[in-house]
Order: sequence, then structure tokens, then C-alpha cells
Amino acid sequence: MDCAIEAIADVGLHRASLAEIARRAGITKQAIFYHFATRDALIHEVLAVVTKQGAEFMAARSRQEHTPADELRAYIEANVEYIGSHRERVKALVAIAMNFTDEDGRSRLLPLDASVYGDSLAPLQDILQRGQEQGQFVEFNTRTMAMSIRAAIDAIGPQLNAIGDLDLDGYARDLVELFDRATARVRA
Amino acid sequence: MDCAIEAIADVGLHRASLAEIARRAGITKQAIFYHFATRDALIHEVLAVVTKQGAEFMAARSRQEHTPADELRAYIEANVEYIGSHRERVKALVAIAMNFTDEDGRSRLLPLDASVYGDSLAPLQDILQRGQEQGQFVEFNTRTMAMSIRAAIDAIGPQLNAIGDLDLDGYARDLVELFDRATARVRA
DNA sequence: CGATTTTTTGACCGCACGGTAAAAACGTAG
DNA sequence: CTACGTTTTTACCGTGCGGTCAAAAAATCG
Repeated sequence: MDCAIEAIADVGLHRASLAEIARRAGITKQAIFYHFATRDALIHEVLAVVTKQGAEFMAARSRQEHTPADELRAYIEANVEYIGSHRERVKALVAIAMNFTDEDGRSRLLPLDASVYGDSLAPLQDILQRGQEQGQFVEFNTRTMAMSIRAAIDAIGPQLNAIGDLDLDGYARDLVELFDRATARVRA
Repeated sequence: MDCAIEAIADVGLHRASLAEIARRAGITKQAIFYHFATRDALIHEVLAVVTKQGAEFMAARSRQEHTPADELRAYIEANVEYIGSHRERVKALVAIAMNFTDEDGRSRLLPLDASVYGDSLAPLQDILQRGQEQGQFVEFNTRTMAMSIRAAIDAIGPQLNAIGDLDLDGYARDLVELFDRATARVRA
């Protein structure tokens, strides 16, 4: 599994052939078939493992915060930290999510897609809505705001690959400040 | 070229084989070789055509605005409109940008990468900086802000594919409002 | 030890890929 | 009609892919 993740992150999904994965693992291609019926099953397993690890990390990081604004800050910081400390896993996840399609180009992750978005976008939107209801946040479209926050977080991955000198802590601080300004009812 | 763009947008870069493109164009695979030395040359040509068309669209849309805040609004609106009205081209562009790698997994667009980012991120950062110098914008990291704005815009593509009922005009309005709040020195 | 699980060896299949040669069709000017 | 350059076709090649099969060889463990 580790070598599969590494291979996908390194050379992309469609170049991460069974032979390539086996080579990295120091085993033969046929040994993989003993444990996985097809290549698809392997990929699905990688996806399951990576998403599960991510969920566990986030669960461990989500301490109880007192206000929606604090929750939003914690959400951004935890996500940025996770991406920074699990670059390979995140890269593999993105590679699979973007390229695991059938002949018609449709995603093969539709059931999972919902859960992936559900696990990341829904709780975020929930934080925003509670913040508005409690009067801490100004009025805005919670869906657009949630999408923008996630997009800003997910943009880290490609940037990490493109430019090596990205200051993650600084980036997280900037994001927290940015979206605090965008959501806050009154200027701090 | 149109069929190549269509194929890449439809089934992804690595499934858009010469046979597939030829089939859509109603010609044989070998006819493509008469006009393009290799498949890579074809892809590069698609990339060049699409980016050029995009640049022309943006150039035509960038009317003279009076203040950095107006420029920022115009930038967001023009970009969202372009993505909405050129979904196929944008999809093909993203597919190529994300998957056009060599054996080592490195992007083959490094020279182009710089120009792609330069054409979209640099002018944005320039708007932000002028806004700060003129006192219309509050202090923030212009790079982080520029990345966040672009990320929020680029998130439209995947969302358009995932959910069909996305209201682009509304999304553009929300984004303008969001980043106006995030950048403005004083609350409107 | 013996039985079971796991891995290797090595050969093989059908397929789709990018790419190549040479021939055939085509358009057009003399 | 012919001759010539352009464009497209038919047929083919080598390669790597996912996947299969059978049997030998390790490794694991009660």
C-alpha cells in the first residue's frame, strides 16, 4: 500500500502500473494479484486508506472551540498542517480523485465523491451557518464561502510542487486572517 | 484541433489517444501524423491555442477601470464568465496542465507553467499591490490573496462537472462580495 | 514436522498505444 | 491527359499494459 501511494504520488495514476508498484515494493506483479483481484481494487483500497487516515487526523485535531470563528480558524490550520505533513498522501489522493474515470470520462468515485465533499465541505458550511445564526458572522452565501475556503486550502498542494519555498505557517496565518475578515460582522 | 480539445475534455488527457481524436474528427489516426510530428506536438498545439484564446478573451474584457477595487471586481467577473462560456476549453486546459508529465512525474510545462501562472496570478497580484499603495486595500499578503482568489475562481470548473445547477452569475457576485470584504480598508 | 499461506518464476494472452512505410487518392497547373 | 506536390489511407511494428495460468519455492505457524 505504501509503495502504491508513493508510486501514484510520484508518477501519477495512469503511470503507476502494477509493474511499477511491484518494482517499488520489491515484489513481483503477480504477488499483487494475490491480494487484490484487479488494479481497480488496489486503487480503491489506497483511496479508502488515505481518506481514513485523513479523517482520523482531522478528528484528533478538532479540539472543542468556543465560537464559530475559532472553529473556522482551527479548521483552516488543521487542514493546512495536514497537507504540509502528508504531502505524498494528499498528492496521491488528488491524483486518484482527478483521474479515476471510466471510458466515458465520468468519475468512478461518485459515491465516494459525495463523502469526500461531505467530509470536508459540509462541516465547513455548518460552521459558517452557525456563525451567522449566532451573529458572529456577517451575511454571505455559505456554500460559496465554504467552496472558497476549501479551494484556498487545496491550492496548497500544487503550489508545494511548483515552488519549494512556500511558508506553510505563514500561509495558514494569512488564510485565517483573510477569511476572518471575509466573515466577521465587525472589523477586529 | 477542435476534436482534440473535445476529446481531452471528454475522456481526459491519457484516454484522448490519437485513434480517439481521429475517430471524432472522422479521419484516420495516421492523417494526424501528417500535420503533427508526435502526439506531444499535438497536445502542445492544443495548449497554445486554448491559452491564446483565453488571453484574447481576457484582453477584450479588461476595460479600463478607475480603482483597484473595480479592477478586482472586473477580474473576477471576467474569469467566471470565461469559465462558464468556455467550459470545454477550460476542462481540456486543466486536464493537460495536471497530467502532461514525463516519466519522472515532473510537469512538461515548466516554461509554459510560468507563463500560465504569470498571465493569471501576476496581474492579479499587481492589482492588489496598487490597491494597497493607494490605500484602498488593507494590508495583507498579496501572494496569498492572489492565490486564494484564483483558487476560488478555478474551483468553478470541477463544481460545474459535479453539480449542474451552479448559478454562475450568483457565484461571481458572491466572490466579488467576499473578496471585497477581505481586501477593503473600510467596510462598505 | 507438516500443513497452510504467501511469493516467485516464467510463460503467456489480447489489447491499445505511439509511431513508421509505402502506396493510393486528390487537387491543380501545364 | 498528364505530371507533380499534397494529403490520406492501408497495413504493419514494437512496446507496455492489465490480467491469467501452473507449478515450484519460501515463509509462517500450530
